[in-house]
Amino acid sequence: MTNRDRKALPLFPISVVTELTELTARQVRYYEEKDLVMPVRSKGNRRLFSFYDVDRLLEIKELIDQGVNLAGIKQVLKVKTEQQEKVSHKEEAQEVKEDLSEKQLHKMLRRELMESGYLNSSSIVKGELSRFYH
DNA sequence: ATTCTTACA
DNA sequence: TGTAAGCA
Repeated sequence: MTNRDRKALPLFPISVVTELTELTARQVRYYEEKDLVMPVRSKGNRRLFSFYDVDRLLEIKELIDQGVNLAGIKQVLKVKTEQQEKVSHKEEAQEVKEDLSEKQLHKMLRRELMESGYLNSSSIVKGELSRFYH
C-alpha cells in the first residue's frame, strides 16, 4: 500500500474532523453539499473522512477566515488539487523504485519542497483570490 | 451515544 | 449558520 493510499483511507467520523479543523459539523456538511469535499459513507450512511479530506477542510477553514467566498475557494482548491495530482503521480513513479542514491533522494526532496512552496506562494494564491475578495 | 436529513429562524 | 425534530 502506498502512502498516497493511506492518506485516502476513509477513517474519521465527523466528530473527529470538527475537533481537528475547528469547523462545526454544520459547516463540514454544508461544504460537502457544495462539493468542496466528498467524504465516503459507511454502511449506516455515516460520513468517513480521510487525511486528504481533513487537509482540504483545513485549507477551506483558512480561506473562509480570510473572507473568501465558496466560489473563490472552489477555484483555489481546483488549482491546488491539479498540482497535488501531478506531485502524487511523480511520487508513485518513485515509490516503485527501490533504492535511490543519496544524490537522487536530495534532488527529489528539493523538487518537492519547491513545488509545495509554489503551491502556497502568495503569487498564485493571491492571483487567483484577488478576483473573489468581497 | 452519535450522526443524518430536513426545515425554520 | 445555529438549532431542533425525528430517524437510523
